[in-house]
Amino acid sequence: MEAKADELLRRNQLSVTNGRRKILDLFLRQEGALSHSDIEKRAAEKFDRVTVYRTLQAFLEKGLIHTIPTADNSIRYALCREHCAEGQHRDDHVHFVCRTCGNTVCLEEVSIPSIRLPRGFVTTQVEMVVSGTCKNCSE
Amino acid sequence: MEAKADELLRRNQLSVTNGRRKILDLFLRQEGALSHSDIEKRAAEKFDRVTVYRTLQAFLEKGLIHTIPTADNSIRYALCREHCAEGQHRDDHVHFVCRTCGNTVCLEEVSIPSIRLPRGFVTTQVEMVVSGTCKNCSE
DNA sequence: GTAACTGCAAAATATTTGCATCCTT
DNA sequence: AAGGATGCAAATATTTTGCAGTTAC
Repeated sequence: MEAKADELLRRNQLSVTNGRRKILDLFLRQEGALSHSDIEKRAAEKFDRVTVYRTLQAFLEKGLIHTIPTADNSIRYALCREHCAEGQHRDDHVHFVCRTCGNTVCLEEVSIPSIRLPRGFVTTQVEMVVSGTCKNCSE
Repeated sequence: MEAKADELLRRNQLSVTNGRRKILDLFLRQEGALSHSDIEKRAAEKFDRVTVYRTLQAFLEKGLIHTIPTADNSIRYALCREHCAEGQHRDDHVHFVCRTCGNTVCLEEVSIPSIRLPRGFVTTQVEMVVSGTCKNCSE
């Protein structure tokens, strides 16, 4: 299903190269978040570390992916949904990081409750990350 | 006001050394969170980089401070409130990252709403990070 | 053909570890 | 005095930069 990746790249004005296609494809198959090292390990081909950095950077700039703040401060990247645009994320669901298997998944069905901030604070983006034990590991 | 720092150190079974006192004092004076480099730059004295690492590590282990997950690479540390104990954080408040001034603050008065996860997921910790424009920058 | 992407080497940063010395209790 | 904390040196790990060769359009 690399066709989907190609289309996404084109739609975001990124030239379609093998590395970008394979890395984006990994995100598309994943339904979850990936760390830099996940990508190095799991991509269909071995890419230079630097290429991974630059690819992620390009995806971030175009708003194709976004970073997820996790309690252990390891940076994870996740695909943006369709309605994310450059610099404007509406990533309204909760992310879950499993402390056993290390996977990060998007809980699309759990939406982030809205909160009231003190006067003067303006909200651009809200991230909610739950850590614990995931469905597969809690059995 | 290093007396307060000394007391906090003692209460947490940490020996009172000059470095710990000065670094903890910085946290006490500070409204908001500090990164490693903030500490190196702003501490009353120059401490070895390694000492700062080890001091933060010790504070973390004793539950004196906690880390704040941020979407960018930078790990930030903030003082825990009184009711945080070793290994047991009641870190139930929202964190706010200002995109204008770059400061990170704890919104102690805004608590994280509880959410229901799908069957099989076990929650250990919940983090909620809001980014946007802070009170000082929105005027 | 041109501009952009890639990989390699290397530089710059960040973090961890070992050890001898100094400080706190 | 004893154990722990500190600073320095050095080992690792991570991220960035420069450049020449290659690829996309």
